[in-house]
Amino acid sequence: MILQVIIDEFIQSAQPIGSRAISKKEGISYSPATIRNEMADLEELGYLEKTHSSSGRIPSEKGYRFYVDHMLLPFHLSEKDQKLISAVFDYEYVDFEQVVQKSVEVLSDLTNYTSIILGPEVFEARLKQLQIIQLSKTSAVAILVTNKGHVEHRSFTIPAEISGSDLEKLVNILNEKFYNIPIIQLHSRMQVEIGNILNSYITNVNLALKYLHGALFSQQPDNYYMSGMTNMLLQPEFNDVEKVHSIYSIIEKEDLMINLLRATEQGLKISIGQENKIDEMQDLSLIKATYSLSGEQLGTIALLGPKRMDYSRVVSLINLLSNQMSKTFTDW
Amino acid sequence: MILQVIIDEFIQSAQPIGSRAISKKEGISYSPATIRNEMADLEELGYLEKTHSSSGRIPSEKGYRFYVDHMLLPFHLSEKDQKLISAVFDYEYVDFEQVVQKSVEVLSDLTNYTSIILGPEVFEARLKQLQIIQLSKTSAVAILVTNKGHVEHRSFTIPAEISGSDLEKLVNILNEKFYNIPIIQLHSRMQVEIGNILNSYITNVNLALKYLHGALFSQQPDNYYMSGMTNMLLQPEFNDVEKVHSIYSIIEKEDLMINLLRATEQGLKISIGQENKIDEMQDLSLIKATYSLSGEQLGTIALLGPKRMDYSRVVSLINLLSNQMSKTFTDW
DNA sequence: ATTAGCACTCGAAAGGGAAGAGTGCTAACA
DNA sequence: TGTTAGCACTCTTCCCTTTCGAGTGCTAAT
Repeated sequence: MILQVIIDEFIQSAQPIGSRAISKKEGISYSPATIRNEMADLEELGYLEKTHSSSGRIPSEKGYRFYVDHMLLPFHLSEKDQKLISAVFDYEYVDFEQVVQKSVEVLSDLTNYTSIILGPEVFEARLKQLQIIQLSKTSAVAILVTNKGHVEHRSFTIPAEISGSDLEKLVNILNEKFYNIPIIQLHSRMQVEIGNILNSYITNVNLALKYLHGALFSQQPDNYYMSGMTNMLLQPEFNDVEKVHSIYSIIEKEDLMINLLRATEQGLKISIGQENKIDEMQDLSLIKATYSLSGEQLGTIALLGPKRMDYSRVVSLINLLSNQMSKTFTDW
Repeated sequence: MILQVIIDEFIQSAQPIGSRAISKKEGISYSPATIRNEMADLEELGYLEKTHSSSGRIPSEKGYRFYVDHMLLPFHLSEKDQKLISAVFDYEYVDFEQVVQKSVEVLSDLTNYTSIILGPEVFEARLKQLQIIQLSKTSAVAILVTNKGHVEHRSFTIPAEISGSDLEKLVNILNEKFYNIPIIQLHSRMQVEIGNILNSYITNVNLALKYLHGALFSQQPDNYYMSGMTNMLLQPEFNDVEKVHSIYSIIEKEDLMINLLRATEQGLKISIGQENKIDEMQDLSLIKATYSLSGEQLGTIALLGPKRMDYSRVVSLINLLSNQMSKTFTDW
């Protein structure tokens, strides 16, 4: 009970909590002295910490861990919160990316933390159509459309050795052969399966394939969105520019963040402070939840904030949001 | 001479400059007392300021203005800087967006300021091809390709009243009629010119047009890139979280920034502090330069930093970069 | 098991020099 | 008339001390 009060209070105030304050809390009918004894025990067990020898207590990481594992009460979201979330899905057009972007924005707005989302993994989608549109004698744009409506595109120069009509033929054959195969297999199968077939139609097959491949796959697909980075500045624990800088330098490393979010089993996961394994994230908590299409995992939505997060509210929000995303995508 | 020394020194150190320090400078052969007299005059004329009654001097905005207007020496860029810039254009593929993105990154890396770029204005480009690819009975993706290789795409739901074949017909007619017209005219001409023609082919013309239009134009084209926001944190003038927050809240307002950059005549423009008209930018300077294709203005590249910017180096960098961009685009 | 009482600790805030960088002004000098 | 030495004065920064109060741990009593 005391641990719960301390964590709840600390989440609100960001200040160490003293025995007297706890004894005044509703539902607590012990004197400060009793509470001090219990607090000393909780500290010995590792659930609490002091900022200095005569300060009140703050939760340790172990304390937070216990809190999120055993003391998380279901939080009743306000009407307003619920409305703002459902507004995300109130859309005229079927557009995955739009929903993904709106989701990440609403999550950071509602929590005042930084929110990150990993969009549908393009390579898991299947090939719907491949196209090359020639812009001039030497340049063209390649467009790849997946069955999930994702579009990747890329301009490139046409090398002199390859004629426009050859590229066109190549594209036609690829479309015919590879319709509906997973994009992720496109690369390897392009090389193995159709090299021979093409030889008869096209001069310089390998070069053409190489170019097409470069045009289609050389770029990171942009399915990574972030929102509310500046929200961090409002948190009292980051009132020091040094800290802000070290945190921002981590958040800006897109690859690192993608890895952090990608490696996730289905469901919701909370990582507190050092559990994140990254030095610069020692003072941060990361909450991530997956969303899916017909049960098949599509991506991850995550929230990054101080360890002193409003866990129960945040968990409710992120759960509602990820469920709604899954539902909407599946409906579509 | 004294004004120049003060500004040069202040750009380096961010500290008020005293008379003694100036007298020790090479090329100055006057005693501190003489320099104090001159500094008092410069202050009366409005070119210098004091932070408190017995402090050294710092440049005023009028001082900076005079400096950039009359005292900017051509800066010799280091080999390394030049190499890093030319590396941006050393590309296998013709890809405007790629170059634009690389440019904004290199500029913020080289300067440690925040860099923003406005990509080619999509609406000024011409229609190359319009396409609708149906994903399922009720959803499709519309793709618009311009003569400059820009691709806009958007998923949408097909309303029950419109058949897939009608949409296809519509697209065919649009492609035929409007090939090579400026995108910016597409909207109005779609309504006016072909409503009648289509009536005979398609039921429900207006609804179909409305949907197509929504699919193509409802989204802001993303030709806005920013890089190096966190660089601001390294500047000593922003060691206060309050300031950082107010500045970030401005930079994050994309529309506002686009407006700031869009309204630019050809060439390079420097706006110092209050000249920016925006409260939150009082302590910032904005340097913007246009780049073009065959003399036709394409976009703007800009740099945002403290008023105490290394103007001569930065101006050289941004000039070199924007010229290279223009040259590369024109070559392509 | 709980509590009152009390000595003790520590941080935050306020106050007070001392040091030092810099100024403006005056008077002297070339 | 332009330049400079000298000097009193101003203001910031740094450091030390004091005071205040919130909070603790421990002991003894209930």
